[in-house]
Amino acid sequence: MAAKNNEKSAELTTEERIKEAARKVFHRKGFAATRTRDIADEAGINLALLNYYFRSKEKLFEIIMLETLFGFMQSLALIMNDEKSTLQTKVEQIASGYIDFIIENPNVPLFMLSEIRANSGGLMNKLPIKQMVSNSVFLKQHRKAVEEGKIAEPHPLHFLMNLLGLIVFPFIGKPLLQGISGVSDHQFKKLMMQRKKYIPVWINAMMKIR
Amino acid sequence: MAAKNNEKSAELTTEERIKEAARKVFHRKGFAATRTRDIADEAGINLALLNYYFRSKEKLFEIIMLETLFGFMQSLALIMNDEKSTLQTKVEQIASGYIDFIIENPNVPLFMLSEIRANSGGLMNKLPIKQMVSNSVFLKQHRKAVEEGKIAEPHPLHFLMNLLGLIVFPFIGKPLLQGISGVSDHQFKKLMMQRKKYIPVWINAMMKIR
DNA sequence: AATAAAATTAAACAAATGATTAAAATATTT
DNA sequence: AAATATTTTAATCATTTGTTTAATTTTATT
Repeated sequence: MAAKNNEKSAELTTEERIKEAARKVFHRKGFAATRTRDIADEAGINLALLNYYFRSKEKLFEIIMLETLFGFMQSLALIMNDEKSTLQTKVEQIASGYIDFIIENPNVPLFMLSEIRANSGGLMNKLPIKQMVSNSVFLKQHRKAVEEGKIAEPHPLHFLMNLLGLIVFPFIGKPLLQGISGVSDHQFKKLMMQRKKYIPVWINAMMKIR
Repeated sequence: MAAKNNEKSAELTTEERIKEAARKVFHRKGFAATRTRDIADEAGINLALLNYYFRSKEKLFEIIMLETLFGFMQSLALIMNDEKSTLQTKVEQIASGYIDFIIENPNVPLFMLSEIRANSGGLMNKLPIKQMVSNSVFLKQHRKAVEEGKIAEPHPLHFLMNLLGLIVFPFIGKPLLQGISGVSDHQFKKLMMQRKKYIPVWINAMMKIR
């Protein structure tokens, strides 16, 4: 009966506390390695309350997964559909915004990618992601830049893979990269902050945006 | 002690069959989601034989994990320590070699990165990876290129993160990227083959190698 | 062929784990 | 205050899962 975050959790309902705990544990360990007892302990509630409020581990997971995926894609969509900003500015905003976001939520990228693979597409179809991107201002601007000869490689997926790869991979590969290089957590974060400015420059240079 | 080894090189011993099955299932589902019964079924053997030959799920996993990690790093090390090839050539060989490897072993990258995170460094210290890279010809050549002003960004970790990110991320993010773009498996592979040639060019452009 | 050793199998065990139940505590309504 | 509804708890259930055991079959040795 040890109460954990009394200040923080005093404001939350039991249902919300379970959800926050579930988000934390699922993000860190993934679905398969997470025990319902881990979530109950993290939330400081009786195990039975998890099923009382959410019926099952699966149902609770699906809520967390959809919210995580939606949050991740929505912030991308908001930037991508700004009519006023240039393609160049969008790249800057995506790099800066996602690096900040991942520093705050370091487990989200690997969690998302692992669980999407495990559910192999079943989850992807619950959100209208394809339309969201295929109708985006970002894509129109990319297409126009290609037509005007400002971008060398025509396929927009290369553009997106390069941008997301440069942003996300260092975080996903952090333990490996630290094992290779021996940089500290502090040094690593410093390098990531550098990349907020570097990545748009790099993308410019490699995709030949003029 | 004469007669046991009837040369049946096409066939595998029971022990080898279990290891191959374990590799397959662990790579696809990860440690936590893998059931020992999955491995036994995949290998077509009785469940008890798994413990007869390998003592426990953990021991078997550790063997697979170390072999996977070692194989992945060794192919990198071989290229990186070639005294004769230029930095440029090394980038080409790494991009081409790893893209081919991952096309053949599509589950290995996410498996490695997930399990390294789960074991948080415990596994990384079992292999002398740091020395392997820090003493590499690759790093010496990178340092020299920076001194001669041929590479703009001095930190070699940025170079490595960019190179690996451009190579590996598209595979790790494949389900997400396909969900976004709707490209088929065949189209996706075609794009990956393109990247074998593109990535060295991109790296040149972004890192300003001259 | 007889015997010993090794490999394989079916069955079962013990711990872990997701879920449920019935009672107790708390809050809300009458 | 009494009655009712809601929330929480302790205990337990049923299944899954890693592992072991004891018996059986196959292989190797004498």
